[in-house]
Amino acid sequence: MGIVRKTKSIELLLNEFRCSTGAISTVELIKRLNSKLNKTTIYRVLENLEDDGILHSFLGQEGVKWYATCRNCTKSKHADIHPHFECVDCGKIDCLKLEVKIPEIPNREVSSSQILIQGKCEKCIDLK
Amino acid sequence: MGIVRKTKSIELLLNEFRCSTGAISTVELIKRLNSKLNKTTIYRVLENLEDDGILHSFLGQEGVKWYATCRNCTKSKHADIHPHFECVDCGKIDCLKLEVKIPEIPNREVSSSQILIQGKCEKCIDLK
DNA sequence: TTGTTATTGCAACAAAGTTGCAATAAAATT
DNA sequence: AATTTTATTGCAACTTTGTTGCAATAACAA
Repeated sequence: MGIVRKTKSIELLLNEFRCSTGAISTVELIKRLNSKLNKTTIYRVLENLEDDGILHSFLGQEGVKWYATCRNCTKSKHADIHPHFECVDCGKIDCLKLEVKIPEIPNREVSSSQILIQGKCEKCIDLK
Repeated sequence: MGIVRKTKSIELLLNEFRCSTGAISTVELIKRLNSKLNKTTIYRVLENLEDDGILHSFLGQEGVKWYATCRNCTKSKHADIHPHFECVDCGKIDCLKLEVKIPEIPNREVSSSQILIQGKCEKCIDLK
């Protein structure tokens, strides 16, 4: 549906993404904003922000939803397709500025793709 | 933990994969075997079959777990890494015999990856 | 045939996410 | 500035997927 009115909830949520570089899970957002926003509101505002091309979402390895800011998307078109990197040690997920070429597939019409790469992030490599 | 004893539950589950080419979701298996097996048993047997390298699992777009037969895996090593294709029209998911090259990523140590490609399957392309 | 223990079914639970509805608050209208 | 309209919020109750503890059952070894 997208955003129509400027509200406190939207401000609070967008602020979480301003301070943060990587993606943030819904579970984490609910935990952080627990005292200020109801979880239903959080789910609904995130959906609106995604509809407007401000955030994009994807699933982490455990099946929970993560959100991150878009860079070149609009209300009509999500242009920002990229892989995500999940650290198996600390659990952090980042967007990768990287293009992964999906080859043509016989007898199939590809429209999109989700790529989740797992491994160790820089911080966790150093920690040994 | 893997499988130790040959039981009716294992036979029933493996049989579902024998008849089917693509992947099958846990939700679908629970529906199909509803009268014969308890859902707890289904979850546990699937886990054991995966531990033994007979099945592999991954998440579909909606976050539910899917299983498909492995081709070259053993108890000690899951060798069978490949993308999956999910039809946005009929919801079917198949394994793709296709290698997608994940490039080197600076400052990160890649250990695995999950690729889910979306689009229309052959049957659904023809249906228009 | 008996004993051991892996496997199963059941009930109760847990976590993520959704729905309906009344109360609240943006913002447009007067 | 006061009023009206309706988008947004919070709450409670619910749904769905998956998990846990435990007693009953069934492989299978002795």
